[in-house]
Amino acid sequence: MESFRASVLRVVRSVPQGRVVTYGQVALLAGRPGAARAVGAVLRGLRAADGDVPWQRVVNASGGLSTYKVGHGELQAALLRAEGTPLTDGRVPLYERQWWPDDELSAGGGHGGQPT
DNA sequence: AGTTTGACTTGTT
DNA sequence: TAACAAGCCAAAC
Repeated sequence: MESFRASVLRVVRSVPQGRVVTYGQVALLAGRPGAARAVGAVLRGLRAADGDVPWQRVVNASGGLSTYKVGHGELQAALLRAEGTPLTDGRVPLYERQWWPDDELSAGGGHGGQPT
């Protein structure tokens, strides 16, 4: 069984550019529902050895950037904007930017289709 | 090996 | 609508 850390990194790496996911969502996809906080711990401990992990695509349930707490908020915001994910009032509109497996391409679809 | 901390979430006041 | 508190899981000390 792969470590939770590895699972989280894998999930985050699967998020396509221009889309975002929430911590709780990553935890869920990693097989540990409710471990949203732990996901943050993993991303916080990211190292160069972990390779290219698009951690900037991970936002909180409100679409806001929790990275401001560690002083990386501005960096994440810049990275997102550079990837085509504009921030509205300091946060990302999840209803049209949140990504889910199988939803690989509907970026501007605008109908929202989260699995219940 | 146990305790503490925290890039979260959700519900109540 | 905004602020406060409790719950939960993993990693770091």
